[in-house]
Amino acid sequence: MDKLTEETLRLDNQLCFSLYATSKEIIRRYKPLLDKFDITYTQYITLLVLWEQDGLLVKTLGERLYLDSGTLTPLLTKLESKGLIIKQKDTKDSRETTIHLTGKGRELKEKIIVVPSSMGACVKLDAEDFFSLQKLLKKVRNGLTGE
Amino acid sequence: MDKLTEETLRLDNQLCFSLYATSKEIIRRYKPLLDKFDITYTQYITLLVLWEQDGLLVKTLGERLYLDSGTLTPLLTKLESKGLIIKQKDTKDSRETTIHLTGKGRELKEKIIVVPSSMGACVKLDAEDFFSLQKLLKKVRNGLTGE
DNA sequence: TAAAAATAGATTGTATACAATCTAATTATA
DNA sequence: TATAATTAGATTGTATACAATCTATTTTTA
Repeated sequence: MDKLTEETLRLDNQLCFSLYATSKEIIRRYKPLLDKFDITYTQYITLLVLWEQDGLLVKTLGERLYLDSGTLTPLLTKLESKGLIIKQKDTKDSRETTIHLTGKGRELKEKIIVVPSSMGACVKLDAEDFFSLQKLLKKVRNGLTGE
Repeated sequence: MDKLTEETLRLDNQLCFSLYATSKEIIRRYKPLLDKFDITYTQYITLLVLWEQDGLLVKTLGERLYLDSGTLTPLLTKLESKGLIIKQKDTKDSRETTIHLTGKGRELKEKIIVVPSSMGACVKLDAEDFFSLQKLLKKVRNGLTGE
């Protein structure tokens, strides 16, 4: 097997693996912080979207979060059972379901501000690197082809 | 709620979410490629490690892949049932298990070279951006604190 | 060296992820 | 307008992830 092939297949040269590993390691750091609020990481990012704009459709949440109904349906059921959101069948188009924050869900926003701050301290990047990284990641997502 | 807090909690400002979303979207692009070889993404990266160095302990694989035994044990069982690897209890220290590629597992390496090539074409980054991104991701992982 | 501590990997339980399929409802079109 | 095509969300099945716990074994240390 030639050198180039060997090099191409090296784990450390796989961009995807770097992303995958880094993402998982950061999410692991979130866990103890989020545990205090009794929510998981995926539940947290779902709430982030709703705190920006309440009353979204499941479909819209899915587009924002890159998640499908197979993931969102049980997750939203859990958030509802925690009393943080309410699912409401739309009256105009009864296929649609609108997600609304409850009072408790809105209150959580005020308390949870410590989470992104603590995580910022955990990820040791200066502002310049932070923005370069964000920009490169967006470039990757926008450039993705296939499907 | 003040402007800064709103801004801090915006999903698009969360580095972790960028990583999480980008990683998932790329892995999704891998699926149809890997389907042809009847392996999943996690099985693929496990094999990448073994193709670099055969005969590793489960523990070492876990360190390389950032995965624990709860994930690796069933995954390795699956790779074994596909006939790609063999699990071997170490004779010196019987707590340890060594993972060996089979002939079939080694042969797969020759065929699978099309996968990283296709993925490279899918991710539209020039060499400079590619290396900057890799460098920044490594910086993040090395800088992570907590635990 | 006997008991305590540590270690490797397996097991259990909970929570994603996502493709594929299903159901009910809405739109498009012949 | 009746039927086909599309759509939103739920369901099903498979495969991760990972914390917590368990078991068997090895190492430390009192």
